[in-house]
Amino acid sequence: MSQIVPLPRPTLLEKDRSDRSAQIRQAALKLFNEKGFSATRLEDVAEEAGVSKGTIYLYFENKEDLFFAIIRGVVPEILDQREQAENHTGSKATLLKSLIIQVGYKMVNTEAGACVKLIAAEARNFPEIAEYHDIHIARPCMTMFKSIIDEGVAAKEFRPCDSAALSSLIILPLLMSGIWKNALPVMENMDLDKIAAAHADQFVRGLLLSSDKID
Amino acid sequence: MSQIVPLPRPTLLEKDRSDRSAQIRQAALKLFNEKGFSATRLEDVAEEAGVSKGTIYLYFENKEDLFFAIIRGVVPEILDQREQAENHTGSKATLLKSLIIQVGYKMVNTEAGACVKLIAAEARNFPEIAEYHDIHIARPCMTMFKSIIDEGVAAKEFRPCDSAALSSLIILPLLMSGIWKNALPVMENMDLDKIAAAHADQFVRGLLLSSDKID
DNA sequence: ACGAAAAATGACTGACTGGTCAGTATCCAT
DNA sequence: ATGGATACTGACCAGTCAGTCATTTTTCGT
Repeated sequence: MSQIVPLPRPTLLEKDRSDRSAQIRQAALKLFNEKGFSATRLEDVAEEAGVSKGTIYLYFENKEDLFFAIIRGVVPEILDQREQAENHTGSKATLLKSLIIQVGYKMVNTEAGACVKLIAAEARNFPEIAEYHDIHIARPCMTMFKSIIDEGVAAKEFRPCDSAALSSLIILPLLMSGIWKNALPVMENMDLDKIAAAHADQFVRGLLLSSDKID
Repeated sequence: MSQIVPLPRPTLLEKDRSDRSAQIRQAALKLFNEKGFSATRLEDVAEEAGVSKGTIYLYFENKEDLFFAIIRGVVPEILDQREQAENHTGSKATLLKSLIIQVGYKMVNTEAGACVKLIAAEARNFPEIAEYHDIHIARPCMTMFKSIIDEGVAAKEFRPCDSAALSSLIILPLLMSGIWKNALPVMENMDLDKIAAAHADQFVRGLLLSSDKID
């Protein structure tokens, strides 16, 4: 006799509940990335997250607050190679290549790319986002790369150069890869990691002193 | 007697029409760029253009059609250096530097940057835009740079390389400059033309055969 | 100077959606 | 077991906006 089994879902429920916030943020990021912030209906976010619309408002003030929470949640992930950079002992060229490939990987294979796309699209609507990006993402990242270049120049490993401009030039193509990946379905096929690797190689070539170069 | 004259189409009328259309497209691009496609009210576009909302519908089917018209209107501007590339006779390095600086200039100082930002933001909502971008913007541009690199390699001016990846790497930072310029008010101050110049220099350095390099 | 056609207007409508909240379900300490 | 506390729900409301169209204004050939 198959009785009515007493619904075995306690642990699952518990787990579900514990990360409602993350669940909602993840669903929202997915849809914001697909449709854009403004065109995304909170009801769709709720459905994607498997909750009801009202629940969203238990965890976030409003749509805008949810957006900010998403951005804030991704920053640590973007910036977590800084200490690695500080502890590195080998040549600056090796360090640079390694960091470029890592950042490139994150832009293309994690939520980071979607976030960059959203920041670019919405920064003008939400100055708070623009400021947050400037202070917590752009400047630290730029500073990290600029220091490495400056140290490489000081060590006569790199040619003298405009390290500020060049540190921008390290990041710009990586950011754009991340945006493109999330913007154009065509890009799914394209091997963006290969582009990051080519970037690392090509960029360091342009930076090394001629005498050191080996083709 | 006056027969049915085949309407000699008053030229002034034609001009007015095209003026209105351009007027509306320009206003719309400004607001789409500031607020995003979805968050922009057509009534605000009308006000910005100095017409009434109904007038927009005399020149465009609907909001989406207006968006497409904007994109189509900017493409010729983006691509107009192709013939220049074909007619060039000097070294490929010179040509490449010149083109990078020109494209960079356009991305930062014309509507091109705003269009790229919009394409990136909306391509997923409007596959037609994604396809148009792919066929009329991305591929031609990539092809142009790839040919130059390939020819430079064939002429033993450049090192052997993955010319497909590198041609992407030429454009990506330029596109990102254009987006950033239009996304972040902070960027107004930053000298993005200088970055394009640094890019031209740095990129060609990475491409030249070691033996040719002069620091 | 006239009047018909073209161009432009803006009030209106119907569909949509961010946000609310009264009510329901679930949990857990006792 | 109980019931107060906590989590969740979804119908509803109030505001918004793309798109329409009857009406007014402008244009221009005669």
